Amino acid sequence: MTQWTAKCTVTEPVQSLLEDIYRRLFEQYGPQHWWPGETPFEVMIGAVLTQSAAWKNVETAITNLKTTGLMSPAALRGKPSEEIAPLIRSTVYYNVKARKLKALVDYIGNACNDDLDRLFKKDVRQLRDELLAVWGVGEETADSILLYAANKPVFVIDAYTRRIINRIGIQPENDKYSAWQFLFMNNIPADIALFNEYHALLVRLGKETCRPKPLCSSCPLFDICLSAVA
DNA sequence: GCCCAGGGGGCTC
DNA sequence: GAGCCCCATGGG
Repeated sequence: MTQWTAKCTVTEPVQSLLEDIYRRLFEQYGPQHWWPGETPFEVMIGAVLTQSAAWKNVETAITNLKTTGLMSPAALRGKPSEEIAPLIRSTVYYNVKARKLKALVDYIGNACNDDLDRLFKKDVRQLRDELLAVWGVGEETADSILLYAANKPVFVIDAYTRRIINRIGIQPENDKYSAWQFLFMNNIPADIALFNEYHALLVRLGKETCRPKPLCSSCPLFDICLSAVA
């Protein structure tokens, strides 16, 4: 069950660090204009397809779905996954992802009769739990849908976020997704635009320079990482 | 040519 | 519930 109850930890240093990181990343990279989907439904499809895949390859798959007239819940429900898989081949694990897309559009049909506006009016915790119950939708994918398709103030955690935050010396209570998410949601203002941009900037940094090792001197967070190591 | 990337499901213990 | 493997490909 999704809960975001505050635990009231005293976290002023974490708050200012998270604020500093955001400021530096925004100054370095500027607005990222996420999520690059034309409609909420397209964002949902992209959220599944981008699992372990570069966005460039997701775009190819989305274009294929559009040109074959499959960018709608009803159209995808009408096709067997064997026919969807070749169209999304560029996104890795395409057979599995074709089944995931089918599960997602089945859910959309059952939950709101394909009316996403209606779906997104649901209580955010309820909606999150429903999304998590869909086969192929885990926490990161559910939260990406909530933030970037449904415009809910939910912070998205991914591998880049964990690596970057670990490296600057901030530790969540434990290594579970919920603890990571709580770290952000308890220490930065619950602002949809901020959550959107912050996650996008962390991904940008992660893809661009932040490798498992060593520290990168051109990174806008280099001196914070150095302090953390010291 | 090799190894890593990295969400999510599923299985084992 | 922790630890491992699988999905399958692109990129360094």
